[in-house]
Amino acid sequence: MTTSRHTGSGPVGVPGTDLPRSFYDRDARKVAPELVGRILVANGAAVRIVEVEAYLGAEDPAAHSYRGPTPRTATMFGPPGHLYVYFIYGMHWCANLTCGGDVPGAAVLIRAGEPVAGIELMRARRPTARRDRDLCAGPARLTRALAIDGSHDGVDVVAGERGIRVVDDGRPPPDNLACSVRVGISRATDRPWRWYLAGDVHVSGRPR
DNA sequence: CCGCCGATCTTT
DNA sequence: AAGATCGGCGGG
Repeated sequence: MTTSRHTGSGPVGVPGTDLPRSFYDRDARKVAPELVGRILVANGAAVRIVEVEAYLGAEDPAAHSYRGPTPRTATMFGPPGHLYVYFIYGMHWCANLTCGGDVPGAAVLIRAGEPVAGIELMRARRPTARRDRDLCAGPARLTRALAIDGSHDGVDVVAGERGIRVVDDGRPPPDNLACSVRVGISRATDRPWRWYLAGDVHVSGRPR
């Protein structure tokens, strides 16, 4: 068998092509479902994205960017294809990919992934995860497993800055892509802007 | 398996 | 005062 176990912190080789700037330079509601199935590579590990949510700037009361640019949300108002990383609940980091489209301040939150490389490294970074399927099942779990934090806010993933990339490995579109309302918000709770792989054990929370 | 609650700190 | 969360604990 040809499984390569990556235990170091160097670049993880994931065969495929980096998503181009034009991919991100669209409405986040278009980008989000197409990010599901793509691979996020960072800090010696890689995950296949299985769950995302779109946030729509000034048209979305649930978005951090709803009330216009602030120091925290500056990246959301910058060019598409960059990481917006924010700190929440006093201890967690969450990562988004900035998008284009007609509404400024749009981005896609990466909520969960299936570990595909650097699993030993991720286990070491997430010692409380009982099973491999829990390693990246949640937005803050995923950033912890991939060692993404505030220092990565603003990095250009199209350019592969700091070794962070999003790769299309040629896997055909999933036949179990599902859509629901977003998780963990208290405003604009009725907008169906969460996409995930139905039945996939790597998705966060309980099936919905 | 499910629900509750505390942690911990930035932003509003 | 609440927040785009997580994990430990208690109960069924």
